[in-house]
Amino acid sequence: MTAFVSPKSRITTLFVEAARAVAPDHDVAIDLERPKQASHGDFACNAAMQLGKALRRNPREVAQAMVDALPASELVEKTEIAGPGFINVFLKPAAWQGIATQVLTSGDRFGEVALGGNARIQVEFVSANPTGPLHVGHGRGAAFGASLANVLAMAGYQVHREYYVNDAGRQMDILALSTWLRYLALCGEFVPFPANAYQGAYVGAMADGIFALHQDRYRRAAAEVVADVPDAATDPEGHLDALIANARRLLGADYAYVHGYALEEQLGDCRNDLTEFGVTFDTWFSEKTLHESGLIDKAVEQLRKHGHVYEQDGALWFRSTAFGDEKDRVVRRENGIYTYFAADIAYHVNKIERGFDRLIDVWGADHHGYIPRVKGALTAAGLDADRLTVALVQFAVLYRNGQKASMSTRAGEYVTLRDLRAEVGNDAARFFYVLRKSDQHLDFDLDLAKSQSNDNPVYYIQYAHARIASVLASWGGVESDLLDADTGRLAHPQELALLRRLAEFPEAVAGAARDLAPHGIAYYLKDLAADLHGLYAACQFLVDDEELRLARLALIAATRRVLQRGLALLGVGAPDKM
RNA sequence: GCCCCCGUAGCUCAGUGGAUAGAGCAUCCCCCUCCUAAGGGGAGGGUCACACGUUCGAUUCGUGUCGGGGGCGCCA
Repeated sequence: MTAFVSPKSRITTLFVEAARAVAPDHDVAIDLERPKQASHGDFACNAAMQLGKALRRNPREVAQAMVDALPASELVEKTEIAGPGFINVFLKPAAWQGIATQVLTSGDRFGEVALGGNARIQVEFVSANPTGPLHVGHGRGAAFGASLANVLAMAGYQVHREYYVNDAGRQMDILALSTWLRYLALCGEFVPFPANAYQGAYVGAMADGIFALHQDRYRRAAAEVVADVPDAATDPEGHLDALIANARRLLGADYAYVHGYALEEQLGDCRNDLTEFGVTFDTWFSEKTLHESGLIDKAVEQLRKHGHVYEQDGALWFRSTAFGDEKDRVVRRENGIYTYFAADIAYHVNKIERGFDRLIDVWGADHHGYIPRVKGALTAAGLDADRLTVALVQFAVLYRNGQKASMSTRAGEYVTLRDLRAEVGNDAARFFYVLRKSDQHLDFDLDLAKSQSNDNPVYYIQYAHARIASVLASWGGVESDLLDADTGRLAHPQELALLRRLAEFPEAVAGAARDLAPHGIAYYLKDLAADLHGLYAACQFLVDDEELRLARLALIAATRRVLQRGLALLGVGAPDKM
């Protein structure tokens, strides 16, 4: 099995040699583009115009020199010099015809590119607090991160998918408290439920669960729970913190049970939700372990050793302003508790110490202000902050009947990822989430995602796949019968267009990986499906001429492969029937 | 106030230092005796917000202006 070398990269090699011959002392990047107009050939090279400036010669002269220096190739039909100095290359049909069988023989490797050089790359995504069901905002991060990780793997990286579990913070304590208060009510101990505690029905469900397992083992007197607690109306946050403190004191060692129960339930729910969504992780990394193993102490000590930490107002500060941040940040509060940021520093130091060559953090766009301080902390710790790339994902807004679907996080009244999946299906959800550039706000049209019409790009692409499956089923043969097909018979313009498109798949993968932009795959697949539908309308596949029939079947079988592989990158199914 | 994203066809959005800027929807016209019409072909529709720079060349890069969206905690 030989690696696939696209016509584009083979032609590029020719131009690199030509440029070297014409201008040995100048380095010019040869970047062939596919012209918009068919009359400009298969590829256009603009190197002569760039070299023209460097050599102080007329670009068209340089272009002629390059054409003269171009090594002979059996792929090239002819070249011509056009416009201000473009070199247009016209390929023989044979250059494209071979693609069909190359796709079939390269099996499950077509699309692989060596961009990553087998480097170890970690993609951390979702990482939502396990304090309740995932909502549609998390869904976008999940779909984006999972697709990106798949793309990077195909582009030659060793990919490690990780979820950072915030199991150590105040939010988890609030969840544990919320659960316990609901549980106490079941025991007959009524404590007013704070408005800023977790309101969702899932909290009550967890209380039911604990009560069913342990009856009133964790019951404490309501009067003790609210003892010495500040007024909820005037000091809601203090009220909550005091309730948590009382819960810890009254429950003693049992507090860990309630806390752990809530954590396991919510994390389990989150994991199930994501698994059903086709999103899986290699590691679920616990924040708590950073505290317990002393990694935070160690990381802060590392910063202190380098002189980037100081004390003020009883708190410990990281001098992030020395690294481009707009203000210094607290790492340990007056009360001696590390901030979330301190854990984040330790976490990122740990990631690099685990030996990853590159780190990708997928964050909600609201966290963009954190980039300078996290990168600054890495630099301050003597590490290479350039290994870290933060991919920001903007918010998704749902639209139903042309109206914005409301999302109030406060009252626990938000649309969950599970609701969305149930409403539009996993395939449409995965696809729509990555259809926009990640750094762009996403308007998620629920009606469109649900519609089974040609307005809906998911169905358009899946339909292309189903059509091919249907034709191949009518034919009745097996794919291996097609490996010897004489693809030289593929000369129809629609056939050549589809062949060219197939050859572009590796480039689409490389581009999506380089730009951390899996939406490029979605757009590629739309184009590929359009080419297939165009061919379907123009040509009959199951023709009497056996040679032509096999050639065409080889072409669409190859197309089916690429559709499958592309859809798999996005976590979208490729049904045989629709 | 500071920071981030965006401004491309009526709408939703791709694209990108190159030649005549694309797709889907919407509008109008056409195509099923045939492997799935969930499809295909065609027409109209644009000062790529504006200005000034950089460049052989700018929708793309830079600066500014205007307009839209979002974010700013000893929360996580």
